[in-house]
Amino acid sequence: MSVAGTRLTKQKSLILDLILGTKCHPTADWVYQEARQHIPDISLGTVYRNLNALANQGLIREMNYAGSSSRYDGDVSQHYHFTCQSCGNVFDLPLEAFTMIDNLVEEQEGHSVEAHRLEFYGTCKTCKIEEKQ
Amino acid sequence: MSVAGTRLTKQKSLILDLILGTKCHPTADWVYQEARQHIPDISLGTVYRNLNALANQGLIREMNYAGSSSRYDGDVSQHYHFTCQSCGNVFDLPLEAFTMIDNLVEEQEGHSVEAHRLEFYGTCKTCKIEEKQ
DNA sequence: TTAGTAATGAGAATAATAACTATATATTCA
DNA sequence: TGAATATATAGTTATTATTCTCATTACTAA
Ligand SMILES: [Mn+2]
Ligand SMILES: [Mn+2]
Ligand SMILES: [Zn+2]
Ligand SMILES: [Zn+2]
Repeated sequence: MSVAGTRLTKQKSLILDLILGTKCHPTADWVYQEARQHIPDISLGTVYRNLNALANQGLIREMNYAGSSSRYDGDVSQHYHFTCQSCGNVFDLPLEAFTMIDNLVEEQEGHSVEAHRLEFYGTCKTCKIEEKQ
Repeated sequence: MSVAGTRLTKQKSLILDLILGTKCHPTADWVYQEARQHIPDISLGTVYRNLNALANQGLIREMNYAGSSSRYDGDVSQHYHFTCQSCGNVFDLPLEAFTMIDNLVEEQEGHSVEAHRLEFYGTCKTCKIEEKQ
């Protein structure tokens, strides 16, 4: 599985497997720490380079945030996320796409909407229970 | 207008006036360049310190983005934004708050939603016209 | 007027990510 | 097969927005 002009190296293949094998929406550094256990001298630059390449190929998805590290997601199907401000975990949300809000903006303002970014913040189910104790 | 333990310096007051006097959602550097024309030796650190202070006081709003500078908004009322990927301008959207989607996440997932972030990207009205020529 | 407090300007520090570079693999095809 | 060529790598340095540090200055209120 390789696009013309690109090679599927053991590093890239490992990085892809790590992303596909977790549901934790990991950061580049998480991927780096895991990858080192299989390829001890892999470099952080290689991790970033391949995460970008994989995202450009559409095999993974990058979620970036101001002030903190990007997270990567092996599930490239459309879905939204909830970030817990207490534990920091990112959870998938099984909501369908709100495409109607794009149309609303196009109709009301006349701009041409290509995408929207929607994410939720708060306290997750688990942290809510812990707070009560 | 000063909160106990804080002083309204000429720097802070100027920065607030600059933010309130524009609709362009400026960056810290834009504020810095404008401010220097009134207080030539104002420092960029002072601009950042005051922008943060004003945002904490709720007098302005900070909008941050991964990979590019934060923008500041003197309009602290609830409203969404559209960013043009062609000219880079940020436009206000007169949409009412989508509070129902917070409830949807709470009901479906059991997390406690404190806020959501929703922004739109695409090509603005003006850039669309220029593209056609 | 003076002691105490808060803010400033200048510059250094930070942190995530990208760019650079010499070396090492992979792929192509003679 | 084995050069010749193309791509990726490890290790390192650079970038960029923002924050931090600290000596100095400006308020504030007794
Ligand atoms: Mn996900
Ligand atoms: Mn606005
Ligand atoms: Zn949590
Ligand atoms: Zn535009």
